[in-house]
Amino acid sequence: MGAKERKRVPRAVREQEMLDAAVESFARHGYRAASMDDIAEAAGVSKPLVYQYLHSKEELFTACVRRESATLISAIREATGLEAGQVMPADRQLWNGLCAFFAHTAAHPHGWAVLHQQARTQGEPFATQVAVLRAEMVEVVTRLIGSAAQDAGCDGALAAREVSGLAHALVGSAESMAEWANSRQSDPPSPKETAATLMSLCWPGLENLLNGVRWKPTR
Amino acid sequence: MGAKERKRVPRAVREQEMLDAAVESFARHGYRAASMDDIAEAAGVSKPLVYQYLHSKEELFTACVRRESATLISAIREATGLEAGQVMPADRQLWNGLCAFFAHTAAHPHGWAVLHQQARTQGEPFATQVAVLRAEMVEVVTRLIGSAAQDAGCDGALAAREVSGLAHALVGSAESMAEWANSRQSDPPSPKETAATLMSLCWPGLENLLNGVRWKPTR
Amino acid sequence: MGAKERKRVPRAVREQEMLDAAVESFARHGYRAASMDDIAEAAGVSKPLVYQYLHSKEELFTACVRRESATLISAIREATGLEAGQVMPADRQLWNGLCAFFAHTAAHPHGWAVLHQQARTQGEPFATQVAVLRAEMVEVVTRLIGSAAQDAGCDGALAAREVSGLAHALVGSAESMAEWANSRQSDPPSPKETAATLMSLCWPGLENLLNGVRWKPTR
Amino acid sequence: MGAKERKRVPRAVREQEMLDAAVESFARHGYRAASMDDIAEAAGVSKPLVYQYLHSKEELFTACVRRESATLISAIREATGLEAGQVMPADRQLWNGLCAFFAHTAAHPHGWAVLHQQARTQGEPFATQVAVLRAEMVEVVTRLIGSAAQDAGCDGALAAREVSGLAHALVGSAESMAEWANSRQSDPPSPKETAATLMSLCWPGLENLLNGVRWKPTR
DNA sequence: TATGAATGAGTGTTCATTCAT
DNA sequence: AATGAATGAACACTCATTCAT
Repeated sequence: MGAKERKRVPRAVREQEMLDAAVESFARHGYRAASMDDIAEAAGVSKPLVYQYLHSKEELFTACVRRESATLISAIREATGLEAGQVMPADRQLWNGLCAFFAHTAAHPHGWAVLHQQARTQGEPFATQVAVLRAEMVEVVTRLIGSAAQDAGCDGALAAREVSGLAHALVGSAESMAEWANSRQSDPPSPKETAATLMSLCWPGLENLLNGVRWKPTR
Repeated sequence: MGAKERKRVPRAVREQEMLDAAVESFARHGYRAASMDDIAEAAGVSKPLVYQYLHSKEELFTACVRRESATLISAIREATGLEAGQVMPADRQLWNGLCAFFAHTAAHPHGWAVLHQQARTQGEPFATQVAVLRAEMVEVVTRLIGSAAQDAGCDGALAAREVSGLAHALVGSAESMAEWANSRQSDPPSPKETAATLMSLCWPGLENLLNGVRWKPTR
Repeated sequence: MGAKERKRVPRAVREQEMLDAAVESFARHGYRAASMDDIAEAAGVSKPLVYQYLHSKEELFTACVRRESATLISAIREATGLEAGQVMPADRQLWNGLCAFFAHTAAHPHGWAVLHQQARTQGEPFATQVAVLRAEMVEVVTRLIGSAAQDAGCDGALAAREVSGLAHALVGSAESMAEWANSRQSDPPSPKETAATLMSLCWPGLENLLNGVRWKPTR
Repeated sequence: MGAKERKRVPRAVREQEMLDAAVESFARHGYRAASMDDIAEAAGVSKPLVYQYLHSKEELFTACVRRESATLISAIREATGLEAGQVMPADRQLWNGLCAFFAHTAAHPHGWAVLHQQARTQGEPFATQVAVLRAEMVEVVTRLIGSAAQDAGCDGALAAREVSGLAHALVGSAESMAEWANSRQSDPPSPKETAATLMSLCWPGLENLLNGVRWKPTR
């Protein structure tokens, strides 16, 4: 009687439902403020069941981070052709990566909020997890800079530390734009527009640097 | 015996000591995880005294954010010459602002962490406070782009929305580099190095855009 | 080992046990001085369970007041025949009501103390709740005076405000006697004795008033 | 400079000011909820000064109760001629006492609230203090009934316990009417009206009882 | 006479987590 | 597979009270 009781559902499915509810709750209220009660209720199950499957709040959050990280990074990898070993000019590669990134963060705002706003700021052990994601994104960019350097025939013009700094700058600007784009309720820019603006801003400087041209304070 | 008992100290001084302790605690553990007990102990006073002066956890955090925001933004304003109404070429202005920014965030890492990692992610009413700070930084950049456009004799080449996007990208990349610089325990880049890398990355693209030159996906 | 651990018990039962403990604690120590810790311990459960079921100290107290009010007023209503619509001479009705009242307050001294000593004096919102109870008792008395007036064929001899005053005087004297009776540890008067004394004191004056006879200061 | 600082004031005066503030605060918020901070502020002095003069919250409250009790009971004593040893018919004496009582409680509502609503309900040691006041009022009434009995030439018609019950009923009805009168914001009855209503209600029954006439349940 | 500075002890409330079914 | 019943530990906040001046 009543449509209240959900049917018995296989574990794998229930787990995903729980993760969906948790991601939304963590995004909305933050890691600490989100309560297991709320998450369980949002998932339409009882709290003990959440514990049976995900064991603890920490593990639950970890699972969220892992899932969201994986889908994001694989979207980027696929777009940049790293998965398939395709060959592409570096700017094309960066452009594709950025488009994929902005498209994904726009499509999954809660997941992105969990990664960017929550996990990074909750101290260990979560910061490390996101650091891994970030490292992968930075690595993509780093590799990209490397192959661009080869194309330009000017390997070694940049110190490793400077490359690291550049990669963080690029990733940071992308993150910032993603948040900006998501927060514009009305008239939000399309992923491609956003990517184009960022390419226009950064690609010339990047090419310059690869050719040894750098900005200097005038006198 | 022992240095346990602090002398009676005027209120204004004690308040600053409390804010120091609170900023560090919030930076280390996050807003929710930092406990008033810990903060009071770190400040060397009893909890009721903290409440007598700062009234609540929320107001305490707000006071931290306000203080750290104020010192940061005034450092930037001073460096960019906005306070004194000086005239400077746009790139020089940007360069000075970035140097001040990286110097300040390096000198006050906890304060920066509170602003960038904590306040932004704790929802209302704190997000709004940091949004104000960010808006001021974005405004500085926006104004700067405007004056650069005038210098280049090409006003109006950029839509307002694109300028907004660019400003967010620039601010985001700076924030990201500040965090990266702070997190490099060994061999940390100097504020000037960091600023130089970022200028090299972004200035060429900015100049291009002001001249109507933008990156386009090849074919 | 030991009878410490109580069995798992259905919610409805536990709630009543909690209310029992709370009523006693509130009666003994007063609303403010009674602590949730004590109440939980007296109920043989942990504090969180009390909160799970009753939500807050205020709601817990409210629930106590509601329960005690309900049992008292229904005892009176039943005795005066208001429930069943019986017809009775007014003095008989008053007599029955008083007997029920004194019997109930003697049987539930803690409940009575919560209503009479605590709820009334703790300001809003509790005062209102007891005001409702009192209003019901006053209304019973008022109706009773009205029907007595009809019996005496002298409707309208008393102003509404004076009836209100009389009702409060009657209710107040009953309340006072209930407390007096409860506080006599040794040789306590039976409910019927108490009721008889009060009837002897008040009924003649009431009859006089209905016939327009009132006391006047001599000369 | 500024009219902020109150002049140095003799101790006796300051103490009365403190008691005034305390009585009002206790009446408004209740014993527990009234805070020493509020009371000190309302009295226009610092908290340590309150402690210097009144020693503790408990002693402060005790002093309030004592002062309010004393003024009330002496008003009654004076009115009933007990102080001066005057001779008066019993009904006249009761009438005078009631008038004095209702006049006093109407003139000092906060003091009456402290006695009737707060002190009685805060458990020991305050309940005892008010019990003393009540005992004095009951004693006045008891003596009055005794002298009325002599007048009527029918000593010993009433058992001591019944007299005690009657006295509590009378006192209770007076208390209840005082509260009722004080709580009627608009169109409040004058003390004399209130007293007249109560006399009309109770005196006939009292006379009857002294003559051995009592109410009996019919059949 | 009078006070700003400071605290120990306690209160109501919440939450992640487990047990028995 | 799933849950109602139950708790230990912590947290924000308040208050009566004292000390140093």
